[in-house]
Amino acid sequence: MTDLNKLLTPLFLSEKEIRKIIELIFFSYREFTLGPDEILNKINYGRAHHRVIYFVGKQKNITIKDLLGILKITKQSLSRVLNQLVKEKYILVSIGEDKRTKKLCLTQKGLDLEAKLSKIQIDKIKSIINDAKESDINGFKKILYSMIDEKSKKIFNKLNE
Amino acid sequence: MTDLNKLLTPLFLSEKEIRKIIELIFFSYREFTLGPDEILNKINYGRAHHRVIYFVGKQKNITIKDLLGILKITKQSLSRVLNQLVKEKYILVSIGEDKRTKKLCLTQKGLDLEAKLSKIQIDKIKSIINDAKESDINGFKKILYSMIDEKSKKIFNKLNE
DNA sequence: TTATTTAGGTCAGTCATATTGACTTAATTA
DNA sequence: TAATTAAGTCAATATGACTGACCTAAATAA
Repeated sequence: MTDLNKLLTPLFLSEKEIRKIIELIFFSYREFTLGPDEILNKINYGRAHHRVIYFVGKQKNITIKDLLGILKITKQSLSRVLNQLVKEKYILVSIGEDKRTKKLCLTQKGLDLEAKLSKIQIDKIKSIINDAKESDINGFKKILYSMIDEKSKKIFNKLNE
Repeated sequence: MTDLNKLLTPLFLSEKEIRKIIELIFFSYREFTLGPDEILNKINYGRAHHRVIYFVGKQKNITIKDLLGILKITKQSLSRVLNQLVKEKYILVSIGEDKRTKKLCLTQKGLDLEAKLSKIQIDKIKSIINDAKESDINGFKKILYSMIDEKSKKIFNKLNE
């Protein structure tokens, strides 16, 4: 980058400032996932289990296919995690109207774990929101939304219709 | 939560809205790491290599100890990744003034890879910033900063003195 | 000067997440 | 009836991370 360009670049667009954002994303994501990870660890589960429980809780009677579409992992990867959750009765499986499909939903045990895990993250965000200006929260949400790809935007919008 | 509480809770503090934020964080982080991950995959490296290269690039002559403090992983975990990077000449190791310590720095090869990986993320953020209001960016940065723990805040501040 | 702490390294074993590839079954749809 | 779709399974592999035990060498404190 030439000196001229540097002069013409507003501070918030400089590479130095952008690298700060990269670091903040790294540190904040790690911190954000720490709480649930610790609880999951105690019951020999991992973050993948949280994701499955979260989205099954979010969209009751979701099919395997749709869940795979949200998580963007292979069915072999999902299989291991999901089978454990079904075996240990966090998730209940039933046959869909289209008999090729399966419908997943959380049992009471699953709902309890989901609530316990999500509570940590919800509380964290709540406390941040309490100390922040509403305009900052709105900026935060807008930027997050603009960071995601079109397909995920569609999935996100559908989940929150 | 009672109906009364619901009435008293501003929309942006409702659990429903907070869960949207949780989902946005999940989707955006995945999208954010996707580009570098693809490049790393081609040379049989992973995200851990990116982190090491990023922070060694950020703080020239960083010691193993300080790097471990930033990454918050065990030395056994770092060892595998770092040894690969040293063996394949992305990182150069030298002895510190305190002869127990080692100083790490990127070689030209390392600088090139760092630039290539970070460029994807920098460009992504740049394009978002270009389309967004400065106040939204500032809100985004403020909230990210408030999400991280005290220790990471200190590390972040030190990295950007 | 000796004892302790610190920085770094290493060996071994384990677990969780995720992948590719190949193949199967059953149900739906063209 | 043929093709597609949803789901499942077996096997092999890679990556990222952990615990625990143990070691060396240098710096520092008692």
